[in-house]
Amino acid sequence: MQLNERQQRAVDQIACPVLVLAGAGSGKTSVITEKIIHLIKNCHYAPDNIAAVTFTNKAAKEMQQRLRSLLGPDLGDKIRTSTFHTLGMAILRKDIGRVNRSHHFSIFDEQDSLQVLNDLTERQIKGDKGLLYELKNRISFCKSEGIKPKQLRSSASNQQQQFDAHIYQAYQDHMELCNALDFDDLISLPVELLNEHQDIRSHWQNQIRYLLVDEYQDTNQAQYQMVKLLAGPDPKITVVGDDDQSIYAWRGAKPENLQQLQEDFPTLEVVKLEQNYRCCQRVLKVANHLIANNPHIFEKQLWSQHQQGEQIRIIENDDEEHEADFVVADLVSQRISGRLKYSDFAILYRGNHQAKLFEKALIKHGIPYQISGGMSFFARAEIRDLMAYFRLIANPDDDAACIRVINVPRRSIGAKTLQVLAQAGRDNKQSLFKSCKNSHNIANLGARAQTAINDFTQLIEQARASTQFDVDKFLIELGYDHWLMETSSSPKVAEGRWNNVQELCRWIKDGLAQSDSPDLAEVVNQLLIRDLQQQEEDSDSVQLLTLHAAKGLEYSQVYMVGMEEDLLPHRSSIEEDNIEEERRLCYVGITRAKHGLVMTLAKKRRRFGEVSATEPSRFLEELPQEEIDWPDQAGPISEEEQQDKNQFYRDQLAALLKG
DNA sequence: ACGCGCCGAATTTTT
DNA sequence: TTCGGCGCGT
Repeated sequence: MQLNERQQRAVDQIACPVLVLAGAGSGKTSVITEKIIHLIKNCHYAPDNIAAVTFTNKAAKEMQQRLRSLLGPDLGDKIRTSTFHTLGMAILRKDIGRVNRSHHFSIFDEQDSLQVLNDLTERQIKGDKGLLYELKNRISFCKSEGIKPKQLRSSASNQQQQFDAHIYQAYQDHMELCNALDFDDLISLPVELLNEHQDIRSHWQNQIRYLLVDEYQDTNQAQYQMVKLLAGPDPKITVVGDDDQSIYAWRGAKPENLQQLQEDFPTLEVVKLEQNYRCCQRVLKVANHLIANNPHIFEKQLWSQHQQGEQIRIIENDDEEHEADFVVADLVSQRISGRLKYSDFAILYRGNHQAKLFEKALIKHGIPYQISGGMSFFARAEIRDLMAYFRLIANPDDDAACIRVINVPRRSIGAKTLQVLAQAGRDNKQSLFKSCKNSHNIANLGARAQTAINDFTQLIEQARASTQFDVDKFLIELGYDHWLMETSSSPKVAEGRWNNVQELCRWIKDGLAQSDSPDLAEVVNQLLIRDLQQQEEDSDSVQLLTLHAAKGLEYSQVYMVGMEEDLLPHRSSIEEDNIEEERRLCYVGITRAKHGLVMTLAKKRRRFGEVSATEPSRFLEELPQEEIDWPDQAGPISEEEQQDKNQFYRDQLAALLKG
């Protein structure tokens, strides 16, 4: 791999902490992998003393594969490439006892956490998704900052903080009772352990002698603390980030952490990577011009040796349906004239709901597409159901799991019975499942309910008792296939769901077979913080994704759709005066394009069923007008012309698809 | 306990 | 427009 001068500098400098400011497409992954190779080959680092931390499993996996192919499996696989959460779990595993949990703990995902908060709150907040989410964010923030419920209570300066402290405490108590951790805990608890225990700290500092961190602009406070604690007194670290691609601040990411590095590590050397290897000149110029409207801590100017490229097109359509028709028609013609594959095209949008129309248009013309984002594998009802069963079998105190599955498939255990059980649980400070086991001691339970509960507990206990958990046998006992048929709208849908179930079971079986001591809890937790991606990647299909999901990816031809005020920038960001992050989002979208970039908008659009006029995104005016082709369509066009245009797209498509 | 129907709300989401 | 949550009726 031939590195440029700056990249080489970032690789070679190991005497002091290094911050690599890596612009879009500047080859940061190469820097990380080459640096690891340099550390091993030239600096005598043992591979298992090097850790590369990323945010996504996908990125971690990619890096692992790259190292494997560069160093060979025997060296490459020894390097710890993980996400913050995986690393957190590794740190917790040994010392889980010190954080009031036991070995078979469960991980609660966001929905589980929200459900817990919902159960802990009263009317007004109860049931209000938005408010619950805000509450959860505030608790997350506390965890990130290392603030405990008691500290929050004593420092509370207003009523909301007092309220938060109360809920926070109840939430933590409940999590402890359930022997559960949330995603935040997987970072904040390791930080606490590293911070407070000299033995743990030195163990990990000794274990990880060189630390590399990717996407640093996305770290939150807790993750930064983790980096600092692992780096230790003689920091051997390289972090890579780009403040212009910080698009997760709304989720607690602190791009200021980039700046903070300079203060915390006075010897820090900053290396800027400004040569872009991805985009053609025009795309880059447009991107630079746009992002220049944002304030910068570190100035940088991306440049490219690639060819000029074509002008960036901006296409105004009459409404969102025309927009979709246009994009599909244009895409098809570009594919043929440019001899491109479907997978060279991406359609990027701000919100998932925008995908629908494009999906419809693509289906209409039989064009293969793949939609990423939206419903993740783990968000699917059938997967959540089964994961809940597995969690409950591994950890009977997992109330969230218990609530989810106690009446799925139907066992006639309804709200009333559940309420009685929950009350018994609170009275005795025990989990729901324990209450179920002791149901004969609970008054107010009818005979029918008793029987139903007994059947349920027996099912779970039986699975628990077996020395080797047999997934297939369990599914049959459960009758989950029948349940899917009953509850799905069509046999087709049921089949799809059943396939998902099969997929999950394969992973569970694999996990159980792989580990030397089969442990269901371990396998389930690993799965939850990994991510099953179904193997559909090789098919040649148009990619539909949100701007957020597009970060880190690149496509030959990019369509950025819905370039309108209230969509991009999104309305709520306008209201909260948070335009800069939206501008970065736009910047991320533009810099995904290698050659062609088309931005589209609709002059009117249905919002909540109402048709209303739209306004072009302010970002369009921030682009260098000489580089863009923006046909000025004067005034609204008539119904007739609209029909003509529609017909035109149809004809064009029909001709192209035939040829 | 369950199912239907009405009403109200609708960014982004690495783990 | 579509989806999900809640409440009422069976």
